[in-house]
Amino acid sequence: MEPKRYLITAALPYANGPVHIGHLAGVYVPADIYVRYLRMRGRDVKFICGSDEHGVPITIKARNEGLTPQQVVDKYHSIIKDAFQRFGISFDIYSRTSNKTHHETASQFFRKLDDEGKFVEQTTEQYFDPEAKQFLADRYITGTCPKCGNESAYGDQCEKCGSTLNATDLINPKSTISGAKPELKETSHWYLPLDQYEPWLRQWILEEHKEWKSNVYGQCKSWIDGGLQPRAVSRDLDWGVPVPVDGATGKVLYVWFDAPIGYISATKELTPDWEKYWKDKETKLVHFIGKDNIVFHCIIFPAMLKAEGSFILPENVPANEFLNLEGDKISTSRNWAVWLHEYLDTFKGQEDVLRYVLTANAPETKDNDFTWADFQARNNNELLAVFGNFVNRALVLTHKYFEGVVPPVLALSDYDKEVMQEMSEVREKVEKPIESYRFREALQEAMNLARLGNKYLAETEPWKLWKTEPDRVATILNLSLQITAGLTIVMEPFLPFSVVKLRDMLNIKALDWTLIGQADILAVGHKINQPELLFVKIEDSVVETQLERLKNIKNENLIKNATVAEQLPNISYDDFTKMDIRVGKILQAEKVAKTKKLMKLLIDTGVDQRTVVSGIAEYFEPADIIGKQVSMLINLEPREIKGIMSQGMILMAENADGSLTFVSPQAEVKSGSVIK
RNA sequence: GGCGAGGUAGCUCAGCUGGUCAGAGCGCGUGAUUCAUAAUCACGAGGUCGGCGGUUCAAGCCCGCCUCUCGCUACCA
Repeated sequence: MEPKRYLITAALPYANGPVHIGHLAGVYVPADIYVRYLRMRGRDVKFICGSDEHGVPITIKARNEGLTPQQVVDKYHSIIKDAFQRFGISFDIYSRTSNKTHHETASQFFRKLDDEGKFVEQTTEQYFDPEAKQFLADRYITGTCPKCGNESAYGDQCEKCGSTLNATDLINPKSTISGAKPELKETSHWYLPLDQYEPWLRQWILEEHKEWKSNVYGQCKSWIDGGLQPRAVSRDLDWGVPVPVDGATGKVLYVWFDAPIGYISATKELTPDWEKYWKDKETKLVHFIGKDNIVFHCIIFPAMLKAEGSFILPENVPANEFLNLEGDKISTSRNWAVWLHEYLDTFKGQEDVLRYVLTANAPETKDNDFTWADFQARNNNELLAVFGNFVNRALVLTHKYFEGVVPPVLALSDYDKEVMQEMSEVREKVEKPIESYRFREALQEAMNLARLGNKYLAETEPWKLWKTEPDRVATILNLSLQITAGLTIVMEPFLPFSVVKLRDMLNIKALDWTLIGQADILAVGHKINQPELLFVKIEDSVVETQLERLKNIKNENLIKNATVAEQLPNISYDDFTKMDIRVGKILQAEKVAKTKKLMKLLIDTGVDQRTVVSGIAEYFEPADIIGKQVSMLINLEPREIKGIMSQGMILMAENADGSLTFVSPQAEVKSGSVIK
């Protein structure tokens, strides 16, 4: 049951930064392998991608750099697009969501759902900037983090302590646009009632797609079982696709709603036949994504498509896990990454080395680590030693003995036949894993064809036979060249650049996939060209340079982290005296059930004994702190945490790594002593 | 804390519905070899399959508890 055509999408890169090896290993390299394979099989396939250019982070970036959002996305769109192209990611189209077709497509999509009553409208309170006269996205609000005191925390997250926040949690919220103090104001938005799609999703994914990768299936199950909530599809923002409804000025489609529609608009842009790819049940739709995108591609976007009604749904969503770099998480903001455009500049002509390493070490089932030592080893010990070396041997020998002409097969030994049998099995061994998105395994099998070649030469030793049995040498080299020709086919999805070089050496054109492993690809008498090296050795110094670079980045980050928080604005003495800070003694301590960080403490404040809940459980054991004297703010408004009324706040000093230390008197002091 | 995914030879990973499942590549050791970018080929070294219980005639593969890593989520006055 061969699908009539394929529509393959790769996650839209967010245009606020360049693409790095994590993106490549997770999404683009596997997608490209799959697509190149399908094309070689002669399938009708469209490979779709583009930049995701809307959303708040881009507007922030623009503001910070003194640019317009359009300028920001123009910049990164071209860097990304160019890098992909140079790296041989063979999109049929690399579009962008800020263009006209996309705006029209997304608007139409929204309008159809709205007209058919598929949305729910709801009014909520959000922060509004009275000076700029606009609603503020969480990212546009800064204030003091209620958890760590960092005064430049964002409304959705404090980057210092890493905690996620609500804008309304911030102390002294401030608009980053005007600096004004924001006020809460009512605003209404459209919601996609995902809860209504729950039974359908349950059936569609949990029953009908049990074959999805376990990480994908598990995540979906977790979301569905957890109960789906209506999700806002619009935001108060001036950057994005305007909500196509009268009176909705100042509102745009929420980026998660507009971005996946980008796949559709890009297809539209690519071909007038786009509906065949999106609406015909005989099309197989596959989304390649990273694990961070599972919920959008498996739950939300399908629900959107289902709501719209005329679109097909993805048949599979092969999401990869994450790639680490030298043991640490890749991070754009910390510059902890190998950037594709930089790699391409530094490692000219070595595109395939990175493609190979990222495939061989792809995070298909769990997070993996990219190290430069591994990069070097895979190049030198595998690509070069196994593949490059075999090809070189076969060609050099042919030139040495037969002036570069494919010699005839004169008689086949039993061993020759054995080898031919093995050759013929390679195709299926590569095909199967590719069709099930196991590219690491497929590459391994493809490499085995080169291994077979090396073994064949070692076993037959033609260089020893030339003087005595030239006919035998002819046969051996013929077969070796046939293996080499097979390699130009089977390696093409993985190593497209090297394959072009190899074909030139063999003086042949691109060959049909089904010829892999055949022993009569090259005609006897065919003249081949002089061999060149397919891969160059990567020296230790290259690795050291890269490691040095990373080390420097680490140092820079350390320095950044070591910066001491700036002094807060002056306050009056009166302000200070409002705080009643005392020495207290911990009488009892126990961890709060079902939390990681919370400890419930009973404190003797001198004034009374009271309960305080404090986020210190990660660093202290209850038994170790009982009897300890601590500093405590006792006149802080009580607040309920996890059902416990917390009456005060223990003062803690925080180290750069986030660990905590009590601020205790040097010597035992009477509980209730005033600290001032 | 909840949920999800992982914890298999030095490294990176395969092991489908339980019974040749204890494997591959790289690294390492020994030997062979010289056509080849000191590349190749053969052989080997053995990891109590995270830990403890349990089910079974039989368990990396099933169940329970524990532990570590990653992700999502809750919590941090």
